[in-house]
Amino acid sequence: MPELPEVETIVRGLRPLIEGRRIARVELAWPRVLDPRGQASEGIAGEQIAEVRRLGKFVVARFASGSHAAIHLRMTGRLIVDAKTPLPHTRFVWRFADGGNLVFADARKFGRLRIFAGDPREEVQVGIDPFDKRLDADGLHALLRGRRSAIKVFLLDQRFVSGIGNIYACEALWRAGIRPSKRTGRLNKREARKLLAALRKVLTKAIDKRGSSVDDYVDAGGKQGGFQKQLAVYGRRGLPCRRCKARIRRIVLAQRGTFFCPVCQRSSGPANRSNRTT
DNA sequence: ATCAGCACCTGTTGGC
DNA sequence: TGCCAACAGGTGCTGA
Repeated sequence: MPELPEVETIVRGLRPLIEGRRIARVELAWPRVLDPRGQASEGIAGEQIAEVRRLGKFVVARFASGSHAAIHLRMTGRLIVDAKTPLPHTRFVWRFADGGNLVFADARKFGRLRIFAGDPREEVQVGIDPFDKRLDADGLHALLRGRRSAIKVFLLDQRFVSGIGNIYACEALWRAGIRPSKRTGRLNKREARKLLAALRKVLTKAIDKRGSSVDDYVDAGGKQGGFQKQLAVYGRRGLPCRRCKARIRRIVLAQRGTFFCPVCQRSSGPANRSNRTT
């Protein structure tokens, strides 16, 4: 499932392939892919792609006219450039004036295309990027303060810090030695600093490996990522912790599988320490 | 305001 | 071996 490192890898792959190209028309193979909060897809026919960038987990294309398209891949979305044959699960296609194409294929139909004229930051409403230099330990600590949800749930909420999903939330908390169930507001300044450093470290390493291919993630060139081999806790229930050999446990927080080491991540959560390891 | 819980989806997995 | 219910999960929405 694409999170920040996967989307970053996709964007880096897309830039040299589609920047500068002109869209002749848009085909909606599955019309509900178009986010109804945005504009009609016909509006970008004739547009030239000026720039592609990442905003949280969104792939954002800016057109020469100044309007934008934001694509969210959700769980299984893929963007493939210049597909030679029709791809299974195709939801929309941008036909370029030069005869090429950009195909969005998405088995589970969760991904969306949104077209809009305004400022992308205001349109997609994502919080600060983990790599934004304006975010420091004090700033993160201020965001944490007063919140009662589990820290893992906070990390998944895109309105605060953007781009982190289930895999990297688990991995960063393991690196920081913080239990996923710990109440957000209970993290002290030192833990906030460790968490921010852990987030940046794990996201950087994952980008270096071109992301994690856990489900069916592939980059713009159709290649898999390599970071899944280095995951410390995600998907490793019952396997030995890479640091202390204790068995990795799995709990459910906010309906999502959550993996942690009961020894390395001791910092107490809300009094109940007896979460089931299903 | 904040948060928990469900709906959206379908390919894959696990249990019988 | 084969069938089918349960599961996976990011986000938007609803209701408490």
